[in-house]
Order: sequence, then structure tokens, then C-alpha cells
Amino acid sequence: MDAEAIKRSLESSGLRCTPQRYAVMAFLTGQSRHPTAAEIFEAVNRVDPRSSRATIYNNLRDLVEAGLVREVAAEGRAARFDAKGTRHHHFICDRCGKVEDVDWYDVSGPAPGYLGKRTLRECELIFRGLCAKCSSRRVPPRSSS
Amino acid sequence: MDAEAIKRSLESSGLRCTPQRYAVMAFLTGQSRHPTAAEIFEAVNRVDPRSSRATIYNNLRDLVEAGLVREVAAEGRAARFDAKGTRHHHFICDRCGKVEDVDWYDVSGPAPGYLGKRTLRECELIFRGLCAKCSSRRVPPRSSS
DNA sequence: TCGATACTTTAGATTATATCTAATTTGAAA
DNA sequence: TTTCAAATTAGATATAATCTAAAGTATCGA
Repeated sequence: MDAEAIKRSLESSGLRCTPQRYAVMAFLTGQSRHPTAAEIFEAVNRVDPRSSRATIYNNLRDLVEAGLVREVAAEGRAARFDAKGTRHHHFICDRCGKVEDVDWYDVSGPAPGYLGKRTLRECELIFRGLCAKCSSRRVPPRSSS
Repeated sequence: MDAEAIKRSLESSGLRCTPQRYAVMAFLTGQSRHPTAAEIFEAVNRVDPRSSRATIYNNLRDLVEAGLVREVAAEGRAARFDAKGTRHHHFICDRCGKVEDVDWYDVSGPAPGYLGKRTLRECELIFRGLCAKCSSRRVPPRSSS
């Protein structure tokens, strides 16, 4: 996504394209991992130190609300974010809490009617279990420390 | 789930059935909502004030790790928990963050091979969008306060 | 161009959430 | 019983997120 496209997507959501907001969006679109708010704060300010922490949180909230960014469950840990466009499912480890991507494939549409008056934007699968590393360990991490 | 069943499920996971751990499990199985750790702490101690906060967190972690309890994404907010057995999908509001249950229906099995060496325990759908209340509001909640 | 106005950002304080620590207690197997 | 790993505890600490009030900035109509 180039600069113009980012600008357009912000404006068509009714959000001003401020330098700080643009920086968050640009960072997320050029990123395939799931950075936390703190990581976004650091990365954005490393390039151009003009964003306060509150601004990062404000902008992330606005972007999620506008449907441009997805907030991924990190379950007890810090929330993680990714720009929409890259679709994938998620695998969450019950032991270490890690969130991993699972390649995207189409999920047969949700049964209509279940959603009532809600506005559905997207639908993904959450797999739960033990990640590869935790599956191969007998002893929980906390005992081995 | 009666007392004996809870005891058995704990022991078959290699967890001792302590009064504190039992209380957490019993509370969750008698609950259809998704309490946070703080709510569980309060509810359990209202009945019998014997659990410290650390114990609640320890036990929730152990129960999730054992696969008896599910930790539900609350996205930025406090983590929420429910006892497995009641299956449902989840709808997460991009505006207010609320997590709502969506009636369970079977999801056509995950494409095999995608999960590698991971141990899969379960799979649910996450719907994202705006909840009924937020869908009917033009103005975001923060501006109306 | 000039306000008026709503939107946005800011630093730092505050709140909320979760984990850690080291000492103590407990459960259940032998 | 005795024994010892497992579990619990209070309180301190760490981490994450939000709030506050003031200041800055873009946009619009006159």
C-alpha cells in the first residue's frame, strides 16, 4: 500500500491524515507480524519522534473502530495489531500464550440470522491448543526456570 | 457439572483438587457469561474468603493450560474466562470492545496440514464488526460523554 | 484572510491488570 | 504419621492502557 492509498483509506473513513496517524498506518501495512502498541510506539518514533503514547493508543482505537486495523487477542498480554488486507487465522497456545498465524483459507459463510442487528465486518478462525514448542515439552515452562 | 465431576476432571488433568482451585472451577461451570479474573476473585471470596489474587491467577493459568478453561480475547481489556463444555463462537465489537456469544454451530474442519506440530484442542469462529448497540449509533461513545 | 470550531496531539499522572517473591501451609502418597 | 512437592499467601512490583487539561492544527464559512 503506497502513501496515497493510505491517505485515501484514512479519509474515506472520515479520519484526517495527520503525520502521526499516517505513521501508525504506514508502519502496520509494511509489517507482517503483530506488533503491540508499545512496539508501534517505539518503531514510529524511531523514524520521527513526534508521537506520544496517548496518540498511538488514540489512533489505534480510531483505526480499529474504522475497520482499517485488526486488534488481535493476546490473552492477558498486551494487545496486538495488524493492518487488514493480510488475512489469516490465528492459533493461540494455551500454555505460553503465543499468537501464531495460520494461512488463510475461506471459511464457509456464517449461518445468517445468528448475528441479529450486529454489523459483521469479518470472520476468522481461532485455533486453540499447544504450539509446536510447548507440545514437545513435558514440563511446563514455569517449573523449568 | 456436579462436585464429583469437577474433582474428577481436575485430577485426571494431574491437578490437585484444592478448595481454592475447586472454587474457581465450580464458579466457572455455573456461569454462562465470561467473567474476568477480578470478577472471579471477588465472587469466589464472597462465598469463602480464602483465595488470594495470585492464587486465582495461578489457577486460571493452570486450568487453561490443562484445557479445562478457555481464555477469551477481551482485546485490550481484562482477559475473560469460561469453562469449556459450553461451546459458542464470539463476536467482538470494534467500537466498544464487548465480547458476545454467538450460538454454536459446527465449523467445517480446519484444513489438515496447516497446523504442523501444534496440538489442536479446539477451533472457534471470531466475528468482528459493530455490536447491535454501536451499529445504531452514529456518534462514537467517547464523544457523547 | 480571519475567526470559529471541531479534531488532534501532548506529557505526565493515574488506573487497571497481571506477575513475582519468598515464606508458609497443605494434600496425599508411602 | 511422616514427608515433600504442590499450592497458597500478602504485598510489592511490573506492565499496559487510559485520563486529564492544555495547546496545537486543519478546515470551513463569512
